[in-house]
Amino acid sequence: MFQQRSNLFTGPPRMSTPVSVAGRPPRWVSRRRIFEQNLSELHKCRNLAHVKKFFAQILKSDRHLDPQMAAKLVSAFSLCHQMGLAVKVFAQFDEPNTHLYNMLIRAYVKNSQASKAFETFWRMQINGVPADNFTYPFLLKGCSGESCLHLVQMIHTHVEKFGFFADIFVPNSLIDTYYKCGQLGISAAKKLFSVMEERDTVSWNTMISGLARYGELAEARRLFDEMPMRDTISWNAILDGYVKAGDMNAAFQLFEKMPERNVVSWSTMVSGYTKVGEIDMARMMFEMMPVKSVVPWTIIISGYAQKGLAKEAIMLYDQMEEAGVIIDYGTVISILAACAESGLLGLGQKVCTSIQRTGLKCTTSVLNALIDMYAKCGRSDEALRIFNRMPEKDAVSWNIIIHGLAAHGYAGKALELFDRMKQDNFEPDEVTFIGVLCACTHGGFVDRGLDYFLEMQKAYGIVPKIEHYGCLVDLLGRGGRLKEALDLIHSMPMEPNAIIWGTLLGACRVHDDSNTTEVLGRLIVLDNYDSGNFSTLSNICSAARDWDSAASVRLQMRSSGIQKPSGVSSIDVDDEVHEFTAFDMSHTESNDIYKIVDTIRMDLGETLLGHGSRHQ
DNA sequence: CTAGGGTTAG
Repeated sequence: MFQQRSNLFTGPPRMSTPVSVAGRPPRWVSRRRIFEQNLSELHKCRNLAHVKKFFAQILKSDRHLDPQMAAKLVSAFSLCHQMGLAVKVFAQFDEPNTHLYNMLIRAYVKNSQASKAFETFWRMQINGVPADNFTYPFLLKGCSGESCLHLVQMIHTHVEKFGFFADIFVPNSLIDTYYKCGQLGISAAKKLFSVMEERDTVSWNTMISGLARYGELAEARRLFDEMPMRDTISWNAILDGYVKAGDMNAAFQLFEKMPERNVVSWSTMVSGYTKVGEIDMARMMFEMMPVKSVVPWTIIISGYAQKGLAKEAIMLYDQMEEAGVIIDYGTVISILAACAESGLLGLGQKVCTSIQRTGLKCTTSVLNALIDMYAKCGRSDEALRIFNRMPEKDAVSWNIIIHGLAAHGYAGKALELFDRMKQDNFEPDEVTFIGVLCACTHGGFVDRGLDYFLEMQKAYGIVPKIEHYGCLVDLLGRGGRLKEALDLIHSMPMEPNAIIWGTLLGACRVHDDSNTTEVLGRLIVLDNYDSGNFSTLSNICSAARDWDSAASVRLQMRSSGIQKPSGVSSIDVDDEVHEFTAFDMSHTESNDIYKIVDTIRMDLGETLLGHGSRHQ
């Protein structure tokens, strides 16, 4: 089963002979000394050129057969994402020792190949090489998600059997990993913590942040109050809990009480205020920060961008660059996502330029974020250009481009790409089909959409989620097949939510189907308190001149305390965002704007009624 | 081994 060991670098192993330095000029000797000094740091070296240079030297002196040296090489190669080379170094050994196995396991995990890490672990077991207290934390780093729970439990059993709980790192990383395994991991984490004989600050902090992440704030707070020694991490963990729960008042109170605050504490507050929409408070916190890193800059810029406040976002972005802050993956992905959401093409292009200027590595994720930004900002051409040229697409790339094209009316092109995706052997997933159904909706291909919905289940075994039913309701609804849409809602295996009803309501409004509206009117008041739906419903009633019903819906809204914020449309012209509400006359150029809107309406009317091109 | 920002979805 195991690969034949081969000596790929130097031919058959030779006896190691120390390189003599005698008789060399002093300069060489000193270089040699520097080489040896740097060699001791080799396992931390992230520069591939340097690592290769060292590697050449090591090969020359046959020291790659020294397990200690080989372990360093494996580690260095993994940092440079050269798993092929790391494996080759490892494969030089007939009987790798525990340390070498550990380094390979860690290498796989760091390069997101957790399954290979576990394969290595099994191989270690079969070959009778004992694991040690380092092996388990490395393996655990590769576990996350519900599917990993059984693996973590298996590791837990191993650890118990071989008595590695003595090293506090082991139970600590077990607790941490249990929390990464979803709801089911929580009780396991609690149980382990309760039986631990010794706990250090990390153990307590891991528990607190885990509980806070899952919203068990009271429990987290109890541990926080109970723990013997609190450090800044403990305070930050509980602070993060309040922020995640959206309770900025509690967060602020705690923040004020903190004995010391670091960049993370301040950033957590900035991010919290951003998330609850209090961008001015976020800005104040940001300005008050004594030290800023790239993270808070990213948070505040993304915050403005998300709100569509292009001018402020761009000003801050320029300030950040002037301050010499170096952008990283997080910055790029976070800001581009915000630009995509709000349609801020200007800022998105700035980020694109910065990527090129700083030479930030264009990973698939970075390119995906760029493509999504261009597509959502209406630049399908640029999105497609990058997509076509990207060296390694993943399923997400395909999903983004398909949905991007679909949402902007290029239904045919989107479906064409869906076919190409399958030809290129990418397995469509549940997100892909959202884009595909969206394409059918926008292209008016109702029956074809229904076929895809079946294909999704039959050919790919995807169980439709409520989002898919939402697409389907939209597809049928916009296609005027309201009865089928309503039947679909009734036959869904899950409870319809406000989004589903809203979609159908929207269709009723367009197609003026008062029968369905009646059914909906009854259903919607039962259990879906969505302000948008109430207001659509009342609009439908008004449009049907059923003033009594319209009034009763409005009344019901008021009595249930629902307020509908007015809908706005916005347009970004030279990074100035212009907002419009219905019957809005506040814009300085309102008259001209409405004239153009009327022209467009007439053009649309002609097209919809099939009068053909007016150039005929 | 623990703390802040991280791409796709009506």
